[in-house]
Amino acid sequence: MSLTDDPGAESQTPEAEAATKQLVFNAAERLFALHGFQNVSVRDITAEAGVNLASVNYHFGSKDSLLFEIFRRRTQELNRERARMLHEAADRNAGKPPVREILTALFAPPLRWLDPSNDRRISLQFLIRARSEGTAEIREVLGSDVSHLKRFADALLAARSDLPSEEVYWRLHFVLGMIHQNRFMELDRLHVLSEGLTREGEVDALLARMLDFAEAGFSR
Amino acid sequence: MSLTDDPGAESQTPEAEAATKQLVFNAAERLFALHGFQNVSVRDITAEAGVNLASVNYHFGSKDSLLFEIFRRRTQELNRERARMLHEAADRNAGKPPVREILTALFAPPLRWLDPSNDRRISLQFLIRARSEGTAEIREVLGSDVSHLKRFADALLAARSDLPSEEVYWRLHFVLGMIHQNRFMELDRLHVLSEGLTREGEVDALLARMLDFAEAGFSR
DNA sequence: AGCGTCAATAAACGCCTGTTCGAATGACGG
DNA sequence: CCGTCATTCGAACAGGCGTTTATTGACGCT
Repeated sequence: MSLTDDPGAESQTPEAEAATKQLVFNAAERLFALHGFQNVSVRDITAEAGVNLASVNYHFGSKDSLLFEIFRRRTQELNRERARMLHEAADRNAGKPPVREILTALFAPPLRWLDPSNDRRISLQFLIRARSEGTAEIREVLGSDVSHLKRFADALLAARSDLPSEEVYWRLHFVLGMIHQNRFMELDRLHVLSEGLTREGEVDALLARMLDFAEAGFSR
Repeated sequence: MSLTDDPGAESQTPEAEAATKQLVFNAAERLFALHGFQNVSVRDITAEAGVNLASVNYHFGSKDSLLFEIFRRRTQELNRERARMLHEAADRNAGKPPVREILTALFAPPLRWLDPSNDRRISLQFLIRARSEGTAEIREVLGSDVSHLKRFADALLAARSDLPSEEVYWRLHFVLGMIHQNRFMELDRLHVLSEGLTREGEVDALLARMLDFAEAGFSR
């Protein structure tokens, strides 16, 4: 429900919604992404935003609701980008895109967010954190909202209709693991391990590498 | 340091170390695995263990130290199993095992722990949780202790000496993502998505699937 | 002009947290 | 049988937490 999107907020006066709410939203996303949900207090957030302590509860109801609202918005944005790319891939290929293009629609959006020049980097970091340490409500959404993933599963099933469908599901599962592995801590460890050989500077190069690996796993 | 292992504890009287300490250790591991570190209070632990509230601080110093001690022990056990399998693979192959055997040494131990008939299942769930929501101390260890991974990286570099080494590092990175994806929440989502087609009942079948996928990604 | 609504503020509330303290307990060795 | 020491115990502490309340200010509308 409530698919109407309002980039700023959801006031009746559509313009210039309370600047305080935006300040809280941004400060919370930043701090949650950097330090985790449980390690950031409402006082930390309001101090960072430069607003009153009660603002969180006034504008969002509770700290939990604030987290969920940020999560909901960012997840929606990411899913939309992916769905759009999958749709375009279908248009280009008479409704039946090859595996590589499906995987590109899955990989490219979060990788673009990961780009240091992108101010969405902090949003991706937030999403990763929320996914693993989120509240029960978030975990519930993640577990049940398969509708988004189902589109990709169906596309892959069509592209590899020669395989048993369970095999396709498992491979999709592995591929999703590759994405979530691109966390900042894990990337750091990789850089240490390779003694600086690997760099994440060029997102396009990383995307190509991931696609090569995943496509090889699928083409067999 | 302190590589001397004592299965029970580290008392001067080597036998029958305080049963309370073991009770706390087990209860804490269970609760941390099920609900996360921050969501479990010292009171929860001592209640579950049926011991006095002060036991945690008396035997472990602090709640943080308790977490770290559990993490240290389980990590050591897992790494040892992996190192042993890698060593055996090297023995079988004149010191230069093929990719698939290296990956087997990496995959098999945690998958065996995952088996429902294995009472180590809870330990694996604990490790997964600690990895993602652990304290700064744990994250520090994970990021800096590359010595364990280095053995696998070196083996892979030898097996695929025809590839640029950075390529090998990236592929190892992807492969590690496949492992960490095998979290319980993610598995649940997979089962929902496939409408029950996928089952995790047989660990050996899952291992074979993972090896097929990962080996394909490496063989190119 | 005055009313009503929404936003922001300072202060406080009650609860839960990890940790500490001093006393009590109990087993063991001399 | 007594003294010792590690362990257990009940109780309390100080601090941080999310949330609530009452009050004030600002703004648009009739």
